[in-house]
Amino acid sequence: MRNSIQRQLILDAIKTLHHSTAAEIHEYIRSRYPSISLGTVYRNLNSMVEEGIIHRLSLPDGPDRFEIRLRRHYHVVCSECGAIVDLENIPEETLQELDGTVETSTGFSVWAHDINFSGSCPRCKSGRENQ
Amino acid sequence: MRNSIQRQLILDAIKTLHHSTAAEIHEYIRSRYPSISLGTVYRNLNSMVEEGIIHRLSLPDGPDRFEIRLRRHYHVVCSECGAIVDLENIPEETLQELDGTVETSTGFSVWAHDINFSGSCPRCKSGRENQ
DNA sequence: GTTACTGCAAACAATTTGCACCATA
DNA sequence: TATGGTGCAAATTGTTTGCAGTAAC
Repeated sequence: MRNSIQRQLILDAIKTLHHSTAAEIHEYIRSRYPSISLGTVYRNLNSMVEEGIIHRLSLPDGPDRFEIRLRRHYHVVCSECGAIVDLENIPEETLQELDGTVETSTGFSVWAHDINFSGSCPRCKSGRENQ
Repeated sequence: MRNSIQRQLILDAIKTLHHSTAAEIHEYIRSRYPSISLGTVYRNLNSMVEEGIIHRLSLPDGPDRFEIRLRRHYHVVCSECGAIVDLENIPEETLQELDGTVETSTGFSVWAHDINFSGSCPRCKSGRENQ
């Protein structure tokens, strides 16, 4: 695994642009390094996901999004403006309750789960009130 | 909204083939009604989702899957064999705890959430033991 | 008889891949 | 200098759409 210029630029872009798509990352880097190709962006994203450096965010609509993998967290998406907010403070016991229920009721061993919330962000809600 | 033959066949197929993709539904119907087109399957699936009759299951990999909308439930996917199992018995209080945490910590109004578990199903686990 | 729905094919969007060349270790 | 990474373009996959014809109401 080599540390190419492209790989560094991609990692930088992910840190700067939160929850960004491959196309957004590509476009962002192209302003400073025009020769980078979209295929290279995808290849690097896939290997970084496999290495566990970044996290792939698959939301029901639209392309996958990528973010630096810090500690485990979840996301709320505003269904009006598309804003994505990180959730870091869901109680550990609630999460274990979820996995536990699944394991005892199905016999599965649960390795992971993914939770996505959707709703209206404060800004969109107050925007509606002022009309 | 008209009740075409195609629409009825698609609804039948969804009931028979659990968690099926548009392509699977199309293939299934084609054996009895060869002229049905994939475009028609997609159009009907989209309108049925909008009407709330069926539910779209967007899993991180592969095409969307569809199922009859009974009561609210979630899914576990076996990451070895791909089996999908329905989860109907997650405690209501755990689910409200989740939404509540998100609302108080972000100011969002949460309208919906989606939870997907992944792990190993009993069959795949016991298969490993016997080797 | 309207007009919503169909089949078909082309278009589109997101992502992957084959290949010749390049650059990192 | 060996070989993993790159750029490019073509291929794949999943889904949508324009249009002329068909069928449900």
